Amino acid sequence: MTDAAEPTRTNFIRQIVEADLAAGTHDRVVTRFPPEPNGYLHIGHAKSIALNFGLAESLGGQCNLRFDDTNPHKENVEFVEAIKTDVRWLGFEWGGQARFASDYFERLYGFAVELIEQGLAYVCELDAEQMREYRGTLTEPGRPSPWRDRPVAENLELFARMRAGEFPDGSRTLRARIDMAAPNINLRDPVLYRIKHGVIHHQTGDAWCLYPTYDFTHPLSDAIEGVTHSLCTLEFEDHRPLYDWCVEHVSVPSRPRQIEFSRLNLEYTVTSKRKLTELVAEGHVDGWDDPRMPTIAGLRRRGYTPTALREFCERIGVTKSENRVEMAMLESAIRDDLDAHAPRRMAVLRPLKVVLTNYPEDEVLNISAANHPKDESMGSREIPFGRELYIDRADFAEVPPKGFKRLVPGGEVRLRNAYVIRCDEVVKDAAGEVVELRASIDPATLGCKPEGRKVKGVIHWVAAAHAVAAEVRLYDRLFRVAMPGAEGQDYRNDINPDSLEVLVDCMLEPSLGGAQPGERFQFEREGYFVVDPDSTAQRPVFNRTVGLRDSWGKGNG
RNA sequence: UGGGGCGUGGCCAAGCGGUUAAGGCACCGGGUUUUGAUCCCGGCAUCCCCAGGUUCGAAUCCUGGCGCCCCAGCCA
Repeated sequence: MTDAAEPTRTNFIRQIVEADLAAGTHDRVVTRFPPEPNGYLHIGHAKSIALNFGLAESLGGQCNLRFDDTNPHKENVEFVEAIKTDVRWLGFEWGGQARFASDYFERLYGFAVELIEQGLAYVCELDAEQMREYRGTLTEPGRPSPWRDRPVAENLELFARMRAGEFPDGSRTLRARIDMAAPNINLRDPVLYRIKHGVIHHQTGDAWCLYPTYDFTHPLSDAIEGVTHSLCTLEFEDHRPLYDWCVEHVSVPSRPRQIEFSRLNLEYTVTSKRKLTELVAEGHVDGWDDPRMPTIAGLRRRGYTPTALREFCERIGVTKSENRVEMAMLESAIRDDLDAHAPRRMAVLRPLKVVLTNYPEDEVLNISAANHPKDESMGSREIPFGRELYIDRADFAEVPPKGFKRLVPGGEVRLRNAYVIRCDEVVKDAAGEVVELRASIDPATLGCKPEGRKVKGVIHWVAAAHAVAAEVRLYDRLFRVAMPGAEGQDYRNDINPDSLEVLVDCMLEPSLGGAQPGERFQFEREGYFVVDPDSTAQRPVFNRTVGLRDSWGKGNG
């Protein structure tokens, strides 16, 4: 993980902020993370959270959590609470209470009145289609709305009546009066307020039938909160002139500065709220926290740690370039954290019974095994050893591929933490399938190297009499192509049908019996696993977070 | 074809007129190892989208191309 001696990795935004601080433009940095509560947070939000909160934290400033709740149709409190949970889980604290853009609706309304009074906003009666026609195209200028030059007094009266609920949805809007011929379409008299009757807003209830748009709400909310640097993604770059326009023409207490960075694109996943919502709604996954989802909740259930996610965000950096980050980046971050912190355990995923013919029937040997190979402070636990064991089917081969160093007929292998054994006999059923192995131990090899030969293979095992049966869920990428939905196809066609494999008869070493949901372990030679909340006292359920790096399994078995 | 951005190795990304063009991920060797893990050592861009130009000197400045992304919601 990040070495304390190593300087904080920087990026162009941090450089701008530090320069502003150094120049005295601001004496304290204030940022904000502004999610719309219309879905769960995903890995892309984690990048923004890490940037906004991380920047404020490291520079002694403040980062506000502000819900951008201007479109009550799609928002709800479940999402508000889930978002708070996720931000906290990532390890960040926001300044004061969580805020809502809706906290400012009254002030925002007042600012709109200010614009009207200056002749900078007007009530327009064009409907949506007409407005589109009047807006022009990318290459042709728009035409002024017939309502553009209404007298101030009339606009004031109409706007008040809009608020009073006198007009139906869609019949009027309040528009900024900027420039219908602007090459930047966002400046062609954008809508500031629209009418929405009959929606119960999760914060303001039925107090309003008038809702401000993002373009109006965002800059003014930033200014109200004294945000110094308002960080957003590249698609808002075109909106910056409008952002600045709003702040300049209204009696707001500060002048925030918007800076844009590129959003994260992670291979083999989708990170668009629309698509994630569909995956959940259409049942392609089990919910927002399905371990295959790139949501924070999904990654948490998958076994990712806040540390790994934050480290990942540090590693990918913050720039304005289009990017497509490889999964390997994310996986490397979680492996680094878990390698250092996850206690080791033995778990047999696909059991094959082994009977040790020269080991006493009811003798149980308790072997002490270190919980971590290079961190003694993690202690040790006892593992029972007996005559009957389970090993993984993949660790035995009747006809081994070249280079195989596990168990083969007549061959020897080291049982991790225990003896070296030799496979003496292969027992098959009527169908010819291997059902059991009969083997013998070399009693002189417990904690010692065998004499006169070297045994290169080491495999894990579990004593049959003491094994804890469990379910293990192996997850793979949700999509089978790096860019789902590329080339205009439906991203749903790229869903990987084998993204989940459930193993129902796994055998775990007994110390895993009482593991609690959320606990993480390394199953030696397999990977990192976390206890799923679906676990019961009788039957634990583990999710594979990520496998171990495997330089053998790549081209072989 | 209007406007706004971006273009450094397979991926991410430093670089801010003088560096042998950081670092991470991935990959390829080699060593240690009772996890084919970890760890350690080594390799991996004579070149920075292309072409001109300025300069003693350019990935960094200028000009012209080319490529890619975003914008015509009363979404954010």
